[in-house]
Amino acid sequence: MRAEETAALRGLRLFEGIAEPTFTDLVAAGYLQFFPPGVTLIRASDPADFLHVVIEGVVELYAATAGRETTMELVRPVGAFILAAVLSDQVYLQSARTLTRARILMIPAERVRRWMAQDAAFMSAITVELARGYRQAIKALKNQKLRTAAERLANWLIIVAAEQGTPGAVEIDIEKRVLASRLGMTPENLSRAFATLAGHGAQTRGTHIDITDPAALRAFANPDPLIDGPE
Amino acid sequence: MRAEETAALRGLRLFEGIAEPTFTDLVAAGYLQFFPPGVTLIRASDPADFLHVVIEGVVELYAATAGRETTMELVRPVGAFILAAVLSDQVYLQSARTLTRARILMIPAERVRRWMAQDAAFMSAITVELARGYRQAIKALKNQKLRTAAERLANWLIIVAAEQGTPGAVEIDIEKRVLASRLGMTPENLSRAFATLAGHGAQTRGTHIDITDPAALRAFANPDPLIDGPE
DNA sequence: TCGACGGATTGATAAATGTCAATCCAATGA
DNA sequence: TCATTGGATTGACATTTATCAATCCGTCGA
Repeated sequence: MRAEETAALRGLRLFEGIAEPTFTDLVAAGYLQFFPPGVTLIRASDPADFLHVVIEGVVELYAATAGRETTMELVRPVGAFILAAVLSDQVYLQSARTLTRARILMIPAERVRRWMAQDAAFMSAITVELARGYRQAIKALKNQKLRTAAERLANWLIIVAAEQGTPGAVEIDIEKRVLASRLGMTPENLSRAFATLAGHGAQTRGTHIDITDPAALRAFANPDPLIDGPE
Repeated sequence: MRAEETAALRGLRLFEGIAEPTFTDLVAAGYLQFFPPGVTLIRASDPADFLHVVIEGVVELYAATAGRETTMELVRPVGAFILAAVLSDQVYLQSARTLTRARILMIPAERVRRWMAQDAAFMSAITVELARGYRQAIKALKNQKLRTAAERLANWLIIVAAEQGTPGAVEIDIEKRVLASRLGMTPENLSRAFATLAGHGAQTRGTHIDITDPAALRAFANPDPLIDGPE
């Protein structure tokens, strides 16, 4: 792994403040692998053998039941996923696949659990990360239960515009059908939601959205820090 | 607190295996209080000052935005709630109110954080509990995104029949409008969902449901351990 | 015993969302 | 350059869910 990537890894909340030997060993024990797009990394109901860290590319966490499927989360660098299953030595609740070419660091679950017991700072970092993930999931549930599809899209636009550092515009870098699934709707419905937002300050043209009237968009979206806040 | 209640508290996953002095001090530091029904215990966006433990009664966790409200979870004895906010010293994402007369043990957040840093077993128990809560939230999100209202009700019936130890029947001990909100629908829609299930092996009469044809109910519900499993 | 109250149910209707089918369109490779 | 391909969009329609109003019904207190 390149030095700059090791440094980026160090920046993970999960590795914040942990002892150098712990970090070094965890990384050394990990397998760093390239994957092409569309590869299934883990399958729901499999035992959690590895903690996965996305070094490069985009990974989709998804879930399915009774022939239906939905996107649960998109993980980008540098982000870890499926921590909870690894910790309690349980099966995965979600499946994961690469959306793009991706580089993934896979750390054996057993090694994570061992260091957790030995390095108090690591344990503490894990607790913080778990609490964050938990709260994120609660927010996602609120988002889904309390808002319509168009409102979810509007709030997503506001969040992503901020993340991308372009208050007046959003560039979509994933397929719209994946975005639709993440936002809990069908692709057709997403198209219509975009059309609805055209009347509320957001003009869509392909993968580019111009937020021409931020105030109108916010009025429609009703952003709520207890749902949309980054934390 | 009565001895049997202290014993019940000890049975909480959160206090499993922790040192006696830790447990004793946490309980001693806590305020044990009675509340009548309908009392708001905590409000979303307030700072998390206490870890709450339900000793007796039923507590509803709920969330609201833009004039809409939804029930997130029902907490029964002996159960702790809003652990994640307490740990990271953040605001609550959910509000809580008593549904019945209730007895609540409130442990100062600061005390929880202090013992967490000093008692490795406590920290470990917290991690396990957090992971459990996280996974529970993921399951709730899958339930909401992947199922229709009637399916959610059917699966809820199957779960609760097992919990109540009566495979052929379910007794509802909360208001139906609260149940409707928990399952992500309106009270009217819940009534109709019950009517639908009458054709799939579940006969409702007031607060009592007879599961006359378990196989038919399961066929309709499509229970999935990765959503409905107790874990 | 009788009202009164609040939640539950039912019916009618509207809004939101999903499904199916037919293009449209942009990226890709021959 | 052009044909192919897969995702995106649009229209028509079905299903699901919510809303509004009326009524039912069990509980509780006078």
